[in-house]
Amino acid sequence: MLTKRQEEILKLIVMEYIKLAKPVGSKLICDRLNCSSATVRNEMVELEELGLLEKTHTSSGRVPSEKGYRYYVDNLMELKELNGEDVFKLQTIFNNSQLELSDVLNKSLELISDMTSYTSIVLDTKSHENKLKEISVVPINNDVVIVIVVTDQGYVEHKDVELHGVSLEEVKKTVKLINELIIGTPIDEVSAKLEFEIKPIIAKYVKQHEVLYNAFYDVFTDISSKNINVVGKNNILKHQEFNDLGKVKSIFSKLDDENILEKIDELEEKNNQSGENSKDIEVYIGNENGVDPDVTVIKTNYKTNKDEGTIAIVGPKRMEYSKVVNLLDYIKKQIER
Amino acid sequence: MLTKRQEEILKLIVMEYIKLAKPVGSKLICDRLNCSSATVRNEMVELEELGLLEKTHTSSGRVPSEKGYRYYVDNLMELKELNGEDVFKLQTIFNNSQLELSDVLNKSLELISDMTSYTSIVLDTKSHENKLKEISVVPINNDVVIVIVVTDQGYVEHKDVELHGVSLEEVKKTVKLINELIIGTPIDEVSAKLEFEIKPIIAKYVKQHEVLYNAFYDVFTDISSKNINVVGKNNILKHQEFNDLGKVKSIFSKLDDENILEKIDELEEKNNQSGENSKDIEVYIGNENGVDPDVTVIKTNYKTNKDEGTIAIVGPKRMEYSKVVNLLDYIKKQIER
DNA sequence: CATAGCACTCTATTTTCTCGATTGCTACTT
DNA sequence: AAGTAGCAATCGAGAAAATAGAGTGCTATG
Repeated sequence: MLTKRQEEILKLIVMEYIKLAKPVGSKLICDRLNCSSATVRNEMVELEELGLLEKTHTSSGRVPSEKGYRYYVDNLMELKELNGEDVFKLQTIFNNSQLELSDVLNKSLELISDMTSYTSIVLDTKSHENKLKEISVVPINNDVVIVIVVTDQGYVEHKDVELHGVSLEEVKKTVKLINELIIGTPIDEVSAKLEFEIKPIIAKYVKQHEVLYNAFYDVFTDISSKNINVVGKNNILKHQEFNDLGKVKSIFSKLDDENILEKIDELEEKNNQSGENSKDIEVYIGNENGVDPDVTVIKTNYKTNKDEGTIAIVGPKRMEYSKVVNLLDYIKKQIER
Repeated sequence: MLTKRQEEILKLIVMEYIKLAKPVGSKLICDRLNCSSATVRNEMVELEELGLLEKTHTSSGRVPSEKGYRYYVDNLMELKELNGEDVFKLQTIFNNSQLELSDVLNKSLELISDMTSYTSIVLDTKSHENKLKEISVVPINNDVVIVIVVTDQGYVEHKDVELHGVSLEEVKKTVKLINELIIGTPIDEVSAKLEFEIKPIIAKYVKQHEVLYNAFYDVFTDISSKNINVVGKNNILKHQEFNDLGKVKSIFSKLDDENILEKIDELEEKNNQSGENSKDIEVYIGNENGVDPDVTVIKTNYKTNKDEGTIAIVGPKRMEYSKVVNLLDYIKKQIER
């Protein structure tokens, strides 16, 4: 258990290091607290023994360890009010009813990347609440038709289908069948239903049913697929912990790798501190996230009728935790409204 | 006018520098030609006086100047056959009839970025050949309908429209009117036609015509809008001329700036050499492109019934000119097929 | 328990030194 | 005149040495 003063010192060191990115010496701390540098140094030694602080070398100031950041996030961090200007900018996006949800997400995360200098990630999936509303077909020429699928939540997906000799009549017949049989089916059940209920039927009525079946199958797969977007990648370059080209390359390649992004999506907080700060915003510091030991990932899930997914912010471990948590919380609430 | 030998030397220096990125000394050249280093040095002095070569400092080998690269590209460069493996990979993309043109473009440029380690850019616009084929409306609930527009070349665009009290009946009436009056109109004339022919008419028949008019106007604007995609940005990091973080930042920000990409689109070759290499592939070296004095932009335009646009490759001035020109030429031909 | 003082450690930066590559020039050869 | 060999001069890149400064740990003292 830490004493009040030790917590105070740890907090100051973390905040100072976040601000200036330089190891924090005892002098700076003792200016703020009312005690001498020697006293602070003694406390520092203890915090270091507890594994909360580290030294970069024998005689330099202290830097928070991963455990130190964790302690700060769980116990010491204060969530300040959001900057009014920032809220205003975000609000204008959320109030713009012209935009689709995915645009709102992208735009607001662009803004957040700007405001924070970190990188944002959205993983968006059409919610299971989406049910098939309507399927229609527009013939383009003798060989090609376009299949358009609409869900009851307003998603539209379309695909060119080459007929390869199937007559337009047969296509229309198939569409009519599908419309009759699976309208109202939740999108994540469509594939199965198509396979086991529709396929046998159209096989009877339609000659070249394979071609058509595949085409429709593709459209439905597309509509329930995930959508990944990474915003503000260049911000990586702004942080001095990444001022090494090798490091930058490595992080960039990770941010481009869909597997890693899936991994972020699947991260789950083990040590679920149910402190006052726990607003379903999860923080993964360094090795806690499987992405890169030098970054922190802060993420949250959202869910509406139309979509569900994850938004995450990636930055250096020396991150403005409080600001990011606040922003994510704000966005989550706005989206879910 | 350069002598045969001077051309030979210039060509060797350019090729060697492209390969190794180190200033080329006289020794290396005289190994390949049958003459002494002193002779080569004398020639080098002359090439330098002509502005085709430069020195990085008083006593280092030579580096091609911008003018030197230009001379190489215009007069000396040999276009070798494309690597069979590369062609094969590209071909599998072009042969995949499942893909839409924009996907084909993106995928093939991804491949090219991989193969070359440069950055690719596509600027794609729906061709003026697109004519309106069909407009339909799907009601989602009492307040929202989705407007779907299809062109005769198979483009689909859609948009949510909030009704704000307009009755579904009126929407349908409007759609019917539009369908009757402007089907077959080229997309770039739709806006005007909507304004001057449709608006007056629906104003008579429909009460809240402003809302509807704006909604349709938006959809049509979207369908004729440009589409920019930058692929393989990270490749910038691979080239040692950009191993400086400041430089990287600067180039990244330029590649993110739509204005600059438009500028690339609008670049036009002044000194249109109609040499044998002129295949409508344009090369802009350093200051010739308005983007960045340290890069070269190689670009070409394409045009099909469905789309038209520009593809460009951006890399260091020390670029594999021959390879890139060949690849662009190949892609252009494939697309236009 | 807190503090002042001091020798010590280590980094970061600057300065100096050395090595090697390459040049330009001059004098010589063909 | 064109080509070549030889040589001093130049400069950069990298290693080694020198310096300054910030911060520590420890000890003795209030």
